[in-house]
Parts: sequence; structure tokens; C-alpha cells
Amino acid sequence: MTLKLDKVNRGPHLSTLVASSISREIAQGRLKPGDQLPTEQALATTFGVSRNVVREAIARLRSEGRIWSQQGRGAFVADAANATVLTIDYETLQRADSFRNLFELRGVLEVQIAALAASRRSDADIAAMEQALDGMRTAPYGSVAWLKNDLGFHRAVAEATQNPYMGQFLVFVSERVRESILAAGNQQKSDDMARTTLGEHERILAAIKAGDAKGASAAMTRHLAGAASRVGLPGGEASAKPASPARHSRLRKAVRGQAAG
Amino acid sequence: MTLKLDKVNRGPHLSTLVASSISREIAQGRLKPGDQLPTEQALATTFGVSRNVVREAIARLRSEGRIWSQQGRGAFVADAANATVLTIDYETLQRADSFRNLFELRGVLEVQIAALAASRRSDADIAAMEQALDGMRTAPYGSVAWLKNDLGFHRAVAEATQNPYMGQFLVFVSERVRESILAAGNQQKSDDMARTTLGEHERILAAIKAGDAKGASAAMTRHLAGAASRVGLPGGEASAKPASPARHSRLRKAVRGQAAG
DNA sequence: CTTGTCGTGTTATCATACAACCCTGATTGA
DNA sequence: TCAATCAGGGTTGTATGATAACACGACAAG
Repeated sequence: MTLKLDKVNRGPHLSTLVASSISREIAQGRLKPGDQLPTEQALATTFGVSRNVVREAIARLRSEGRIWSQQGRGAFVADAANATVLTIDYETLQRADSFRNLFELRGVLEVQIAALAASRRSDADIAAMEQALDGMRTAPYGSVAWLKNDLGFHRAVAEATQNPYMGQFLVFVSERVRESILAAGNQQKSDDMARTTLGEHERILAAIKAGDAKGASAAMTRHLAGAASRVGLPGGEASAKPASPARHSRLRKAVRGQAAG
Repeated sequence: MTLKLDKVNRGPHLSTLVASSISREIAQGRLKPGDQLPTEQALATTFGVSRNVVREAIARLRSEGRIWSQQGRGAFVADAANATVLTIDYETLQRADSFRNLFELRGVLEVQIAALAASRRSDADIAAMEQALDGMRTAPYGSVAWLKNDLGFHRAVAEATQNPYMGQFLVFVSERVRESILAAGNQQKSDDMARTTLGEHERILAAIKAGDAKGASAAMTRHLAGAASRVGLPGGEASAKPASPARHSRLRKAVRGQAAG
């Protein structure tokens, strides 16, 4: 078997530690919006690092919109709503329910995106989808190239909405889903899955090509349900035995609700 | 009349300038993934700043996942997919179509969120929504308090899905929409609008309370259409005269497609 | 009460030095 | 010939000190 090495976790930079430490203080409410942070010098001594490191940490938090600073005055905690970036930190990604929730969010986006794409797609969009599909046909299932083309297909669908934010958000969520799959670890793959997955994609493409919004939504819903079962989530129609009936029906209802139309 | 002073735009920090300069190089493809950046010293001299400033800029880009660096080797451009944050920079927010696109994205999220909320809401969620609605009743239309409670209502709906990412994403998008409204500037408000808006919210709450997913989606769709017309977007049912019939129908179809159920 | 000045504290930037680390190439030993 | 070892230079990471720009309050002068 191949070696399974954990990515060596060299201690992250000091500035990262300082930044997450301050970030935690804010998240846990010990630093409220409007509060003034200690001076850079004070932070440097309390953390036992140089002022330079503190400054890098603050620069980072400032770029995230968590704090703002003014020369001669100090640094202050910003309102939570002012966060200018959306980020999902690596720790929460590894929680089990993260995966399910992210997958659901992805579904919310994808199903609607498919409908919009069907009514707005251009010829170039169709070509991009077909190219991605071709890439999936030639690459082995689950390989890097396969995954790349899989994401490429969904991105092409999103871009067919002619709304750039759709693609931006979808790719972001999809990448988090992928990371969270990797965090969960193993998943078996088979040639059967490859065929099934490809077929699902082809049906999506056909509906979009035909300009059939409802059909595209439905095809995407089926694809997501299939993908869910393939990665071991309850809610996929093909899942053998749901672990918890209650949760199962809840998820299923959710997925089906998206297809309603 | 009151003075209308522009917020004095003190030049941003040098590190910000450097960071966006490098960021632009990456975005425009002059720096491709895998490429090595010039050394910190070289960047410092070319930009005419100290190495410290360059380091703050790099720390920021690293935290955004745009580049990665290793001690003793250098800094390299990361794959685009590795971006760990989702950000919409202020410049693109001010483009006219940004607003329309963001609003559409918000619609995609909200309509589905309303349906999920209707089938999963707890008593505490209902209470939170009612509290926000009360806040809107007492605050003057368009005031800060009003806006806060408006956002609070939608956030409460999102949290009723029991999926934390829904709220996180929705709040993020909503804030961008709000900023983009502010960037666009003027919009008239009337007491009439206050009553209408409140009524729309109340219908959403009623449907969620009743556990009626389809009704909640429909109510949310109507609310969004109304909101669109109130901020001057074509697509709202109440908009008097659509500027461009083609675009009008396109948006309307999109909004209606989300309600299909 | 208003205005101007000054001193103190803070952030922003610069400059320099050293430590930790990677890469390369020469040297050494078998 | 080949592999291991080691020295050197280059790069990032961190520390330290100094200076400039700025905010704010105290205080005196009018």
C-alpha cells in the first residue's frame, strides 16, 4: 500500500498563532466590537514575540475586516458585519456535521444554478461543459485530472448563469466540500461509479442544452443525491441502510425540496 | 442642507498597496500558480519600501491562500483553488451589474433557506424572528435600527435551517448587497414602503411558523421581488415601467423560477 | 469660551542583525 | 564510479531599535 503521510505540521508562523489567538478572543466575546486592543508593544510582550510579528498578525486581521486600526490611536475590534471576507477555518471543516452542512449548501446553490444556466447558456458555455465532460471520460475515476474536470464542469454550469458570483461562490463551497471529504478520509471507488457519475453529468448537460430549466434542476438534484450516497452521506437514493431514519428523511426532504418544480 | 463630506480617503497602508499589486499580478496571469515570487528584498527595493512592509503584504496574501512560502526557499503562487477565503473587493462592488448579480445570488440562497427553515424551525427560531420583526415595527423605515432588525430577521430565518453555513453565507452576501446599495447612493423611502415591507416579512414568518415550505418560498420570492423594485431593480412585480423588456423578463423568469414549487 | 501649543502615547515605517532553513556543489571516502 | 558528508550562499523568519506621522488631552494665552 502507498504511504499515507500526514502533512507535516510544522508549527505555523508566529504571526499566525498571534492572529488566531486574537481572533479567538473576539469570537468568544472577550473582545467586543468597538473595544480597543492592547498596544502592539503590549501584545508583543504578552505573547513573547517581537512587535514585528504582532504587526503581521494585525495586518492579517485587518485584511479580514475583523479589526481596524488608525495611526496614533490604536487598533479596535470591528463590527462582525464588517467582515469583508468569508472564511471557513480548517478546524471546523473537520467536524463531521460540517460536511453534511456544506454539502447541503452546495445543493442549494447548484440546483438553482442549473435552472438559471438552462435559460441563459451561450454556445461557449455549452462548449466548456462538453470539454470538461470529455476530460472526465478520459481520466480515471477519482484521479486528480478527473476531479479537476468534474469541478470544471460545475464551474462551467455556474458561469453559464452569466453571473460571476455564482461561479465564485460555488467553487468556494465545492472546494470546502472536497477538503472536508479528504479530512474524513477514505472512500471506495469503482468503475461503476464512474459510469453512473458520467451519466448524471450528461443528463444535466442535455437539459441545459435544451434550455429546460426544470429538467436541469431535476437532473442536478439527482446528481447530488447520487454524489451524496457515493461519499457515504445518508440521503442518496442508493444508500443501503440509513443510519438514522429521522435524519435520513430530513435530508431527503431537503434535497427533494430543491428539485420541486 | 447638511454638509455631505466624503469620508476622507487617507491613502491605505503601504502593505495594502503592495498586497493588491501582487494580487493583481496573479489575477491577470502575469504570475501563474507555481511561480516563485521575487525575494522579499527584491520586492522591497522595486516597490521602494522596507522589507517589513513587504512581509506584511505577504502575510496577508498567505492568509488568503493566494501564496505560500517556505523558509529558506521563497514564496510561490498557490493554486487558485486553494484560496481559503472568499472576498469581493470594494472596486468590483461599485460596478453597476455587481448589484444585480449579488441580489440574484441572495435570492438563490434566501428562497431555499426559507423552505428549509419552514421544515426545521424550532421555537427559539420563531422567537428570534418575531423579536426582529418587533424591532422593525418600532424603528423608522430605513434607519440603522431598522436595517439591523431587517438583517436580523433574515439571519434568524437562515439559522432556523440548523445549518450554520446558511446564515454565514447569507449574511455575507446581504452585507455586500447593502454596501453595493450604499455605493449606488440615493434611494427614496416612504412610510408606504415600511408597511409593505413589514407585511412581506410577516407573511414569510407565518408560512415558516406553519411549517409550509412552499408557502415560505413563495412569500420570500414575493418579498425579494418587492425589495428589488424598492431599490430600483427591474424584476420587481411592482416596478412601474421596465427600462428594458428583455432584461426584465429575464430577471423575472429567474426570480419566478426560484419559487417554482 | 476659543485657540494655539506642547507633551505623551500609539501606529506606520525603516534599517539592521541574526537564526533557521533550503539548495547546490565540492569534497571525501569507499 | 558512486554515495555520503559538509561547507557556503541565498532566502525566509524573527528580534531589536529608531524615526516619522498622527491622535489626544492638558494647559496657557487671548
